[in-house]
Amino acid sequence: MGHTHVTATTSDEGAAVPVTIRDVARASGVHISTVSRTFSAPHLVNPETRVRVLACAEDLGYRPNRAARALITGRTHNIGLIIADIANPFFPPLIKAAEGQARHRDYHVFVADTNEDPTAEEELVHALAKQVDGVLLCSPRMSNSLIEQLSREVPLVVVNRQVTGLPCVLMDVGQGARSAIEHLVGLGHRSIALLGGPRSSWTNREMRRAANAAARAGGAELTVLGPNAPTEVGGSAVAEQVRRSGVSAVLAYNDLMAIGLIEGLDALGVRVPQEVSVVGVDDITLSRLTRPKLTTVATPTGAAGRTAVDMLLQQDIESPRGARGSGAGTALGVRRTTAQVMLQTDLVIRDSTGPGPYARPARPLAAPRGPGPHCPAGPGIPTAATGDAVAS
Amino acid sequence: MGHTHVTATTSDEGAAVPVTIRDVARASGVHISTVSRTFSAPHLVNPETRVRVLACAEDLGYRPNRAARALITGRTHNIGLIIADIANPFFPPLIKAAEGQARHRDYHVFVADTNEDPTAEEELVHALAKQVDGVLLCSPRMSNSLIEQLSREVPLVVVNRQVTGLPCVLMDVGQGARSAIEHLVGLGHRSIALLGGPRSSWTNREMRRAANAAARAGGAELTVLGPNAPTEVGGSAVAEQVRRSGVSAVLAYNDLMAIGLIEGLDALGVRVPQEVSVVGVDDITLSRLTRPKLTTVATPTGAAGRTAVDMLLQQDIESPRGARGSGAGTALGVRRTTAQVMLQTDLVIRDSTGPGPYARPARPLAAPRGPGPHCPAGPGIPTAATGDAVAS
DNA sequence: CACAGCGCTGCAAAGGTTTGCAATGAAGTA
DNA sequence: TACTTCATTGCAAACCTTTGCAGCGCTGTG
Repeated sequence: MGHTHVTATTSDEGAAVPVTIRDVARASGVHISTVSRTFSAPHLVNPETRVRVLACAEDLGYRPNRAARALITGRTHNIGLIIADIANPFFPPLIKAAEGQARHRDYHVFVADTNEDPTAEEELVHALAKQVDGVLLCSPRMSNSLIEQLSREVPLVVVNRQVTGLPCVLMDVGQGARSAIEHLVGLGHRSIALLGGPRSSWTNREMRRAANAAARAGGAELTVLGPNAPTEVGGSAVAEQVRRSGVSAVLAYNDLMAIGLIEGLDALGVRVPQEVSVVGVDDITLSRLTRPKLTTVATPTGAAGRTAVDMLLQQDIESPRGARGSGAGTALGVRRTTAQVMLQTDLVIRDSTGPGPYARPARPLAAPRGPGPHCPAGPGIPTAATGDAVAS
Repeated sequence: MGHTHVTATTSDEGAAVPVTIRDVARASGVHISTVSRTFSAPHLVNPETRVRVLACAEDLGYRPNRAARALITGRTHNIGLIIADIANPFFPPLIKAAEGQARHRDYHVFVADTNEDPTAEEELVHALAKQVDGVLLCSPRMSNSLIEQLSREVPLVVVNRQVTGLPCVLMDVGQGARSAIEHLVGLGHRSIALLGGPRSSWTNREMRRAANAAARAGGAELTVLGPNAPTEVGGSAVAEQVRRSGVSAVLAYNDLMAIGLIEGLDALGVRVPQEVSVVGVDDITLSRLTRPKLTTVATPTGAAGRTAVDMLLQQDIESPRGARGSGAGTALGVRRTTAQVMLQTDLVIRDSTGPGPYARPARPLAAPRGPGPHCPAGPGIPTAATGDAVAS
């Protein structure tokens, strides 16, 4: 095993000496309840006492034990984030945004990766339920009915999936797919393929529906290929099939697949965009770095993460869970208002799409080229919209 | 704000009715302690009773409250993961591996993103300290002394940084840099630039040291440019500087910078690898997808994540924190064994490096081409090595 | 028969915090 | 002066679970 090199040393090390509210109370000569109030209801304690207590706390390095607090308040100040696949570059910006927003509201985030496995999703919701005040379910793969059922166990906000009766954050991929198809039709493509993603994906169905309608409206023929794994490999695997199908343009379920497809086509000697145009979805960073640069439908992932967190906290605040007085059936039948937010998507035109067989020769390019109506994660969408959305 | 569309509905919804150990006890006609034992020490309870209790628990949908358990056992079964930047594609595989390994050991993971901000790092360690059994500090930007200090508050494992007296998981970027330089020298490059990363990065110093030594040994001249932001932008920003410097090859701090640099050079009309060779570090997925495909030093990120989790748990198990009998200064001066693990890196030769000005004409390519000694995240390194390492 | 040992179970304390209620003292009002 | 009000603080229960100890009924041994 020449792979690793290990060195070991032993050292004296002070184990963590946990300092509790009691220590602070003793040090500042007050009762523990006063210390508690100093932190959680400062207006109830004499300013003089307060500063003394705070000084002692600072001095001893006291930090309230959130677990103990959670035990009695019923609120953990944690939220769970369940993700289909962290390694899919679509998700990190979402996680980052959610984590930031949560921290901003004094919440921490549990992250769990399900490897696109619906069973893991369910288990994780259960496992997290008691440790968090709510869960963000991102691009879930399980059934709607199961989601509804789980939502009775712990407050849920669903991202990238529409579940009636539950708060959802959606990206308007329908509109995105329509724009993409219109763009392709405008370029003179009449035979277009849609590379489908996972079967249980809401996004997938939505895109298919919208793409079909847009193609019909534009007088183009749409072939659906799939379902496929939403990865680069999934994309390159269908390259051969795409070539045989004879289409001149492809709309892929996401950027990863689009990039994989371009790779695959390249290996077959098919040039993009000269022979086949390719459009992706997501506008991951990567899509600006490949060659050709990818034309894609930009989804506001950061905004989605922030919005989802806000919706969860909003929902949570109006109905504090369990806690005191939980005799028999406490708060059955709470009337809860659920909002569903749809975030806009934007077509970003880059270099992977070009004129098709039916392009009008006069104007070689039917749509604006280059930077174009380019607005990836523009500043218009995020928090302002979020506020509006949740308020309604 | 035309960006979003919101719909709202109200619905009756059962709020989570928390079912506790007491409910199970009542339902199955035993004392709560028996229920507790059914879960945490099954061998102490009569098989008959056990099945009855389990049936009732299942029936009521009981799940032990980990927060309450943590309160008394002193172990939360959570670990914290502090990351410089989730959006940096280097980290997701590490997070994924760590999360998987943790879950495999019945632990959950708190993820926090610091945005490369040392202050945030410190705050987060404090905030997480009481909620987790230990923290993984990945590529920290704070000072060694602060890390040592924090390690007295909560068990720490450091990834990508060497701190004496603390368990560390390191990747041998020194060896990687050496291989890269040797590769370039072998190709006939004699004037090489090193694109530095963040100043406070251990990896950065290590690379610099090794690259300098290797260049000297190979009779090449090494120019250090930086520090730079470890991002694509950081890379493209120095393209002009690289061109002016007249070097024929560049070793970048990481793949992101390398890719950015290639972009930047391309914009200046400098072709890679014909005019300048570029080598990255990390072997992120992206590096296989750009054109030209990136020659890079592959780092075993998955293995690092798993190893770090194992080391943390190992360390934790041998010294259960605080809990019962925490009178005065309990366990001061615990003798702890700390291991430092160094994981091997591998040079992956792809298409971004080519012959330099001093290439020997006879053999146009001094090093093997194409797939070559390609072994990214190969199966040799991970868990087996991990076991060995921690055992020592 | 006395007693030890065993398998199983109940009892109650402990863990750190919050919070309703009561007690204290002082100031304000009639 | 007697009474009310208010600000401040202490008391103790409660949250849910784990765990050392003791008790129970039984069997086996001396």
